[in-house]
Amino acid sequence: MAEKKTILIVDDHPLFREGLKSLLAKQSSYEVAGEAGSGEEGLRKAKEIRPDLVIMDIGLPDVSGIDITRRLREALAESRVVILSMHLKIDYITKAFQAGATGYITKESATERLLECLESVSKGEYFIDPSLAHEVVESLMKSEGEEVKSANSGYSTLTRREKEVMCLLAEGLSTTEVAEKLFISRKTVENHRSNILSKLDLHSTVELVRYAAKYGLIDVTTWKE
Amino acid sequence: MAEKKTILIVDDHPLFREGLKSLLAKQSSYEVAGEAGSGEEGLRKAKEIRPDLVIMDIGLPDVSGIDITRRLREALAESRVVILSMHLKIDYITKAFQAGATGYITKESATERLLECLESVSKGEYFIDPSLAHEVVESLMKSEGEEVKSANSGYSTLTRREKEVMCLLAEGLSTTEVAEKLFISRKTVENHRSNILSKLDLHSTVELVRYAAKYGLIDVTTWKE
DNA sequence: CCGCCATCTGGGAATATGTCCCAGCAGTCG
DNA sequence: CGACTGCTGGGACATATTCCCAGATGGCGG
Repeated sequence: MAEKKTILIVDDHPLFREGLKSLLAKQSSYEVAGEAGSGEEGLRKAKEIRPDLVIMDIGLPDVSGIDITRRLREALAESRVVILSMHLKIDYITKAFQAGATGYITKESATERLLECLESVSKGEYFIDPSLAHEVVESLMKSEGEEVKSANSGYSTLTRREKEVMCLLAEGLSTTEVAEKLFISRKTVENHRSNILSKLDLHSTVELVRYAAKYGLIDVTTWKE
Repeated sequence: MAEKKTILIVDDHPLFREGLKSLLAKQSSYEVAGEAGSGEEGLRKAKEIRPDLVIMDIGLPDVSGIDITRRLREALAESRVVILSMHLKIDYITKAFQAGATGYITKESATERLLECLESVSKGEYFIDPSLAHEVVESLMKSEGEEVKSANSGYSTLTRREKEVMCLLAEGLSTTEVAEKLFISRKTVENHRSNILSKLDLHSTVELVRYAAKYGLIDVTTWKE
């Protein structure tokens, strides 16, 4: 990698740009090829110098860095964008990636984190600041399970064996198949099943499956066959 | 931080456990307090030694590390679980966190990554391996971007009546209840049901529900009662 | 130690559901 | 008109489910 990666910095705080420049100057593999204090200016300069990487603030004075990112990616597919933000909200993170960003880190991050991010993004890999893990995890969990509070749910009142039976039933196994798998009688499985339905106030195996799906015991999206 | 954090390692490969142990032995702030080669054994030892951290393999011989994580978290809320997995699939990641994991890293990760993860998790922060960023980002984008569905699925080959019956069945109604609701014979509903199963290559009402959930015919997350 | 209780295990009998095959009827299309 | 599809039902048989019952185990408090 003899060639230095060219970088465009888009941020409305001159001091911050200066800091970033001096910081990146110490790195042999990057070169700050330009800077801009607003979104429109950033877009113009990007088209002009066609940088490898764009470090984009999200809170620009004129337009959102997310919009600029979108327009920039449409115009220059080869320039990758790293969003540098103070916002921890998952909405911003999601929108940034939807707009075409390849990296997202916070301004609170250490220098190593930024360099790590730039490196990943240079290779075309997505990068999310680990300090955002909390928000990301919450969003991930919400996107599928819509909360897994086994505390209140009657699921926790099930015995170990009952949970076992319930999972297998929810997987689509019949009572007979569950019996064979657990080396017990079909009747026993049916009794467990009845107890489960009773404890969870359900009234059919179908409702059991829905319950299981709701509480994330099974993953309907990966189900195949 | 005078006290060392105690760690329990759950993985079915003895060699891997050894490697991890010697690796962690070099760290002053962690102490491997126990290890287990299976899920049930892991659960037992966890209850016994009550570790601060549990490093959990996801591919255990007896049961899924995710199930063990769920049960472990129910029993010992103060033990935090780090999932160590070869699986990059977002489903595993999501399910792991839903089950109560606090960290998720891959076996390909560097040592520093593991230590970084343990540190974060010790503080109660979520940690996701940055190498999983690609999967996470895709999931984030999908979660809001509103999926494009069906189209290819055999669902479109169903007749109007069959779709109607299928939805009601997926809602949890029995064949008899569907019959009453549609003012037709139970036998007719059963015939529709058979045709549906046949057309979609399913083999039970449970599979039908999962199919319906997968293709968004029903919304398991909003299901009530 | 003993009894109580929850859990896991199974059975029997009556009922409900599901499977497989069949068939009539209405509408549609060539 | 024939052929086809969709909706409707029945009969015979197999399977599943329900409701009650009961023995075996293991833990826990008196």
